[in-house]
Amino acid sequence: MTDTVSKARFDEKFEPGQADPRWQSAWEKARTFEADSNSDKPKSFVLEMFPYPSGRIHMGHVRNYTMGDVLARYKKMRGFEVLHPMGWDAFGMPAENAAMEQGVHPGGWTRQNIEAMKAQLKRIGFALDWSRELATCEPEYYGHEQSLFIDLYEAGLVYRRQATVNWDPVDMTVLANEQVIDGKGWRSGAEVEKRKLDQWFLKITDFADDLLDGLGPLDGWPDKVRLMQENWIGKSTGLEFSFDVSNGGKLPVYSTRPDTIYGASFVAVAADHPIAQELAETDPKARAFCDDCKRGGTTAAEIEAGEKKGFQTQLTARHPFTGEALPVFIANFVLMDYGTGAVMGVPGHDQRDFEFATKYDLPILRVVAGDPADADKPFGNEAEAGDGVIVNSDMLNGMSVEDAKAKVIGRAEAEAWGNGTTVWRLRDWGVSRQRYWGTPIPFIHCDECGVVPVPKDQLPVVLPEDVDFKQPGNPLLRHSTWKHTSCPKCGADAQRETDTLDTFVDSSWYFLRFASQPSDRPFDPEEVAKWLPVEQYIGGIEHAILHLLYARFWTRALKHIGQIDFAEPFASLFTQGMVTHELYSRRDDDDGRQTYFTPAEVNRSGEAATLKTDGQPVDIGRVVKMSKSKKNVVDPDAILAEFGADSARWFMLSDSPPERDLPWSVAGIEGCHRFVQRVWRLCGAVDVDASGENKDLARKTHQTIAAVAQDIEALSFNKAVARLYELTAAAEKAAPSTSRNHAIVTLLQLVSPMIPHLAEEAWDLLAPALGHSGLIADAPWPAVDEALLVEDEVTIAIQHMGKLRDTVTAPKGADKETLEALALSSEKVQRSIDGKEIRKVIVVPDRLVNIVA
RNA sequence: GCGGGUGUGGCGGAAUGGUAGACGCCGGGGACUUAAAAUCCCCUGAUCCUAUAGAUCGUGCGAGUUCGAGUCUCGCCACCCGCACCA
Repeated sequence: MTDTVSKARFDEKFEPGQADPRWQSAWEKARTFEADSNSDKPKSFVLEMFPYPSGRIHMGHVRNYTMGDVLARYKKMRGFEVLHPMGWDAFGMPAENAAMEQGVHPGGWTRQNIEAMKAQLKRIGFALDWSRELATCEPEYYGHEQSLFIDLYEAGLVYRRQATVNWDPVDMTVLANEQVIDGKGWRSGAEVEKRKLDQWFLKITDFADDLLDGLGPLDGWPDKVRLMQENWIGKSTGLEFSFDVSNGGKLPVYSTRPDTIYGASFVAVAADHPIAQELAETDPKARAFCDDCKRGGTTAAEIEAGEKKGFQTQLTARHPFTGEALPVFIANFVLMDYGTGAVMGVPGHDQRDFEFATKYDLPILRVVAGDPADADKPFGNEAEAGDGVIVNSDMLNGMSVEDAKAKVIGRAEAEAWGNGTTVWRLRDWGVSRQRYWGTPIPFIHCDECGVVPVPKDQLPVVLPEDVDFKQPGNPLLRHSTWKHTSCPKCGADAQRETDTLDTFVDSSWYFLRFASQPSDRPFDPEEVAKWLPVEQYIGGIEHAILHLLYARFWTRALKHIGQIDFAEPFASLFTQGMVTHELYSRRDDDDGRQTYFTPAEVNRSGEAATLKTDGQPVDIGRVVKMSKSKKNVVDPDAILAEFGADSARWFMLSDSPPERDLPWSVAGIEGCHRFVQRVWRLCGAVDVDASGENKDLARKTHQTIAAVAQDIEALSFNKAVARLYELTAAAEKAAPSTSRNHAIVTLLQLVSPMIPHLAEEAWDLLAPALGHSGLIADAPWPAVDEALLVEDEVTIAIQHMGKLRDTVTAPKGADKETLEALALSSEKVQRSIDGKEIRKVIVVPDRLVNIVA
């Protein structure tokens, strides 16, 4: 190093407190990360799921955005024009909760949070294009959403119908599922009722087939997510037919297992099925049962996990084949929303039916067996839902499940008492929310004209600012003037819709708005065509179904009405794991309750942990997802202040594979900080006077360039990190040479997407000595010398009966005979063979020799 | 309950069916120092052992396929995520 000033700087510690803001403002000033729509480079749209502005960035965000950031910076180095934007999923319940609890306005609270979180994100040095920032709670965003909603309405994809909500009779308000705890309202503690309201729906079921078919080609998505969506859409083919009921009526049922029709021993209908409702009017007991079913939450999990209960009516249904009279029940586990709201109960081959039949002592018949000889085999403790051969079923005996299904459907159709039909588990998307802090649904209710869309030139329908949350219920509903308006059609007095849209609507098109933000329309189709689809989308696995399915639907719906020309918004998807931390707690002696402590309140050393305030031990619990309620959270700001952005970023990428959980630890971040300083010191070892080459180090350097590129493209950051540690160690150990200088500056380029502040600082200091200029963020990815990737020698494992006995080195590409001879000449191997007859020798070139003896 | 996933040293993890434990953390030993911090070097799966050598066991549990299984197949167990008004 000829420049002694720079050399001296590397002898001092790297100071993130000074370097981080310096380079952050350098990037901002140079507009380094602003995407240029007019660029002729190939484009790359890297997107992480935008955050809800809860107030503070948490470690999960840091992890999510660091991954996207590394990819975005890497893509830029590889010559792509990168779009990497950020916005705010800014509508939602927490703002209303804050309003109720702290008396602040949801808007003020949200906007303040956005400012605070934006500042936090900037301190981490993310390569974001802030010029495209958006917040869904601003009329400049949701006004366009209203316009799109009206477009979908006019295309016939929006409709209204009655649907059930959780109603809190004390707070007089609709509750979200998470606000219902053990069937009671979270604030009032009152028993929650199911109540029907007129609500808005989107016809996602129109696209069920297309959403399903679209999954196949989405090979950039994890198989598990595609499978989850497939199961969620839940296409099934089965038989719909009607039972003749003893009261002279018909009862349509749907079954996915018509092959088991001979095993039917009862029929069950949902509590809100017309038959049940009719009965409830005359029979007080039936009514009591139906009312009982209305209590408790509306979630599928509660209904299906709960006890199977039924009420036996006096009705019977005639079996279409045997003519037997089957009892008709009202049952709490039958869903009105699926199929016809009525099922034939086959206890032997459906677990829910099995539990129900056991409870009500109904016959459990075997109609499927593993083997025809097992036709009379008794059942164990559960139903047998698997494959097998049909038994005890007259004309179906001996058939496979598949064939029997076809035969029953064929016969039903031929005899005209039933039809083979396709049924979907997917239901239409209910988007009505009886809340203030959301996008107002842009419709007007007129006594004369009915439901009328707000004319587009009157959009946006803006939320009123003057609302209070002192009373329960929807502030829009009781606002003195807001909802009163006139009908756009006839001019008569009319009322605004007071429901707002589900926030999943906001997140179903924000990626389009990032491409361009015209004020007169939701997006510019040309810009959207240029940037979309998103090359890489990154977010939590918890969004595997709802958000991702809704966004896929919305994109299809916009294509359907001709506004865009593609159906899939996200070419590749990556679902990252959570950030976890161990729990610190004490059990309270008096009431046995657990009191939790934050990691900041605890001194952690070795196996023990003590509370800072009293020095007494606390219990160390399991490692679980960071959550406010368990207090096992670490504040990113505190970490940035102590270690700087680069150490935090490096930690997020190290060790744990990105799709798995990442356990936070102080020791871990300290280790990362040491590495950052190590790279800094190593940069001081650049010596422009050095001469001579080091082939091993040069090979290692080029192998690392290739491997790290591969790892980043696969988002295997932990593997890239391991490679970079190896190159660092190799460069440290090597004597000065031109190869070493090259190794160090290459290392700097390779780590620059991960620890960009240090990389810029060192790059800048090395500039006079090495002759480069500009920002490292603008520098290209180093070139690989392919010739240097190949090793001359390889280590061959020698096994006897599959067990390792020795290793030898051999020239790469040695032939089988050479390797076999080499293996047999090994003393250790001979000792192991011990004179036994060699029956076979397996040789895997450049790998191993296995002697079977 | 249904659907999806995960399981490898003290810890996080690596490993196209081919040398299990790369890399990092923790821990132990040493160097440097008046001392400490920082830094550097060495060791670090378990058991046995005649101990620089060698042997056996070992990837949640139980079977199986294979010359060879962390990896493939079947059956279990534990934990995590989602279940339509949390985002």
